[in-house]
Amino acid sequence: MEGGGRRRKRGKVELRRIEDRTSRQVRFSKRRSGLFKKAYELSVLCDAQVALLVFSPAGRLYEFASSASSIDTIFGRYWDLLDTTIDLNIEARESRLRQKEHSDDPVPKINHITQCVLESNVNELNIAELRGLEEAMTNALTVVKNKLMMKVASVLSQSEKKGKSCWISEPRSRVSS
Amino acid sequence: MEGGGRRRKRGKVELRRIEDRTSRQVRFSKRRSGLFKKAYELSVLCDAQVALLVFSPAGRLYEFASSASSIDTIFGRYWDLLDTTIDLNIEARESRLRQKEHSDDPVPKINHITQCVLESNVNELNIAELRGLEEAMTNALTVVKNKLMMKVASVLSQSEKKGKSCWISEPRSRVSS
DNA sequence: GAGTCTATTGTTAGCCC
DNA sequence: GGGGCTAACAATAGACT
Repeated sequence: MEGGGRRRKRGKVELRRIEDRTSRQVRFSKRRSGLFKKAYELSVLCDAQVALLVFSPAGRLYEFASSASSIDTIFGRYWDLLDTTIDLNIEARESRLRQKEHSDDPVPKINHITQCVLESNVNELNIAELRGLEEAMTNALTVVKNKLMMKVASVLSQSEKKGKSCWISEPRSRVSS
Repeated sequence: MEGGGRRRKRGKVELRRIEDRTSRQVRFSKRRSGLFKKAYELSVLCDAQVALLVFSPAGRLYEFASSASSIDTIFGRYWDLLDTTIDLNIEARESRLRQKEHSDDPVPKINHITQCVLESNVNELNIAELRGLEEAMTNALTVVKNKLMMKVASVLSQSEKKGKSCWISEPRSRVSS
């Protein structure tokens, strides 16, 4: 098995942090591509929705989302799943929402509209009213998506003129704290 | 190569959706564990922060976050990175957010939400705000759809006299949409 | 579904450029 | 930092339990 190294010896990988900085960087780069490839294959072969976020030790961000989805969409689904689960345990829901609002987690602020829906009288609407609301919100969402696309396209064309790296290109990098 | 099939032939994996349902399920289970293992190894070996969300076609959620982090934490960092990057392209984001928050009714009526969106200054929102709005509305819409489903299910079960109740428990699972 | 087995394909560590 | 190479390892398809 591992008695005689022939030409290049390669011990089994120990699962612990690689100490050498350069070596760690190289491993990160190679294994990262491997991981993203696996994620892609899983999403295609098995028709799964996959979201993958990786921050390198240096703070660079690498991301993947299965086709036809975005990181935000998939996380939104995750988030909603959490809230729905909690929603059924009514006791803890209110305090948890309040706790979220008061922490400096950036997501709740953005989710203000969601919370409005959660906290409003959705529970008291009947089926016909819910259907109407669903349709209205779908239409409104379409409007927002269109505006977003136009805005992004606009910013992208501006960025190209300035020769500036745009926020959609990968990897987005920043040294965070 | 692949000239002589000896006992078990195994063609190279084609990167396309597996049609057979059972086979796809088995693949999903195996590859999912492989993917999560890879993610874990990357986080340990290279000291990277990794967040991984997978929804199976059936709607079951599988998640991974590198140790000492949570999905929410890592996504929060991602979101913050987006905002920070976009911040470079805007000037008055904070004041606009404040303005939006204050203009919102504390107890909004349901129709008020969509009306606000349609009548508000969508044209003047920047990309960060639009993305946030898009996500919030998507989440809100999901909530409404879920309520609708539950309502319908409730009505159906009442008429059929069937006693099923528990949506919760176990690997958080739910068929969404 | 999940686990075992094994032939086979796929990934990657160590070097080199 | 990225790419290419090759041998050593690891993951896994298919069949079976």
